[in-house]
Amino acid sequence: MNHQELHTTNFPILEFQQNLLTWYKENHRKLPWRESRDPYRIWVSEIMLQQTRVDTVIPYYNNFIEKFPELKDLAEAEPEQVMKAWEGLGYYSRVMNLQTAVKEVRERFDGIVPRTPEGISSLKGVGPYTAGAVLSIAYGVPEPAVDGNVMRVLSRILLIDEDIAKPKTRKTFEKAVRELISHEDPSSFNQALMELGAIICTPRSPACLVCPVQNECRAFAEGRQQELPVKTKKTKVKTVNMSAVIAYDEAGRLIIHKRPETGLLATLWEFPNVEANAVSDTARSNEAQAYIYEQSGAEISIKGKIGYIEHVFSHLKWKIDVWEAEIKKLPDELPEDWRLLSVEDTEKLAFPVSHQKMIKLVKEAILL
DNA sequence: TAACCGTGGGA
DNA sequence: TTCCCAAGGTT
Repeated sequence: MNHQELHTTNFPILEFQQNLLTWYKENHRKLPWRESRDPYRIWVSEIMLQQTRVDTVIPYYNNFIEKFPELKDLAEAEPEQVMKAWEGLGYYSRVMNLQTAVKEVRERFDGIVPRTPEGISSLKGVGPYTAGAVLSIAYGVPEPAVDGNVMRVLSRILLIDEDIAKPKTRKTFEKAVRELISHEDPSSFNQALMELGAIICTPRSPACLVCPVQNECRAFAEGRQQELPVKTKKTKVKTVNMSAVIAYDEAGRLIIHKRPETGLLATLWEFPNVEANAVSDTARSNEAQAYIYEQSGAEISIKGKIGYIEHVFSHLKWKIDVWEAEIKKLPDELPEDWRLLSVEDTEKLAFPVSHQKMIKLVKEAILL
C-alpha cells in the first residue's frame, strides 16, 4: 500500500494518545469486569458484551462469575446449568461456544488462555474483536480490538467514510488502530476508545463540546460528525405465524420440547409450536394437535385460545397464537427431547423470552 | 458477501 | 409505533 493512503498520515498520534488515556484514567466507569485481569473473566465479559448493552450485562456477569468463578468451573459445568445462567441474554450460541472453548483451553493449552493472536483466535466463538480485546486487556498485548464503538469514533476522528456495515471495512480500522495504539498501555487505549464511544462519541448527538480529543477530531473540525459513520440500513424482518400449545395432564404437568442443537434458540426448552399455515382457527389448532402427536406421540384435546404473543428477533418476527389443551393419552415413553414438567420446575430450565411470556400466561390464565 | 443469530432500551 | 441500536461470530 502507498504510504500516502494511510488514514493516520499527518495525524498527531502522541497528542491523541495522551489526551485519550488521561481522560480514560479520570473518567472511566467502574465495571465488575474491570476489577480483575483474569483472562477468563475478561473473556466472559467480552462474550456477554457482544451486541449487548453494559447495563444488561452487569447482573448476568456477576451471577455467571458467582456460578463459574474460574475457567475450570465452566468447563466442568452441566450445559443446561450454563444455559440457565445465560437465559434472557440472547444469542445463545455464544455461551455454548464459550463452554466448548474453555474445554479446549484445558485440553490444548494446559488450562491457560492463550496469549497469542493465533492461539486465542483458534477458539470457538473468538473472532477478531474478542481476540484483540482479551489479549490487550488481560495480557497487555498491543492488538486492535475493533468493535462498533471504535469504528464510529475513528470514522469521525480520522474522517473515514467507508460503510461500517460491510465486513471488510473492519480491516481499515484495525490498520488505523495499529498505527494509533499505545504500546505502553494497550489495555487502557483499547478500552478508552470504546469508553469514549459509549459516553461521549455516541451514535446520535455526540458530546463534542466536552470531548477530550476534540482538537484531534477531523470530523469536528469540518462540522461533519453527524454524517459519520456511514452505515447502510438493514432489510426489514420477516413475519412468521405460529401456534403454540400449553398442554397439561391431570397433575398439572406441562408438555415441553427441547429445541435442536443448532439454529435459532438452540437447545432451549419451549412449548410445542408449529408454523401456522392454515387460515381458520379450527384448522390451525388441528395442525398443532397433529404436530404434537407426530413428534411426541401424545394425544391432546385443544380447549381454546388463551393468548397472543408477538416476539421480535433481530431478523424475524413471531406472531404466536397460544392454545390451551388437555393431555388425553401419553405414549409409553416420550422421545428424548420431550418432557413433562410441573409449572414450578420451569424455573430450572432455560426458556427463550417468547416462551417465558407463555409461562406467565399459564400462571395467570390456567392456574387461577 | 449476506444471512443468520436475541433482547431490551431509547429516540 | 417504528426504527435503530449494543463491547460480533459463524456459515
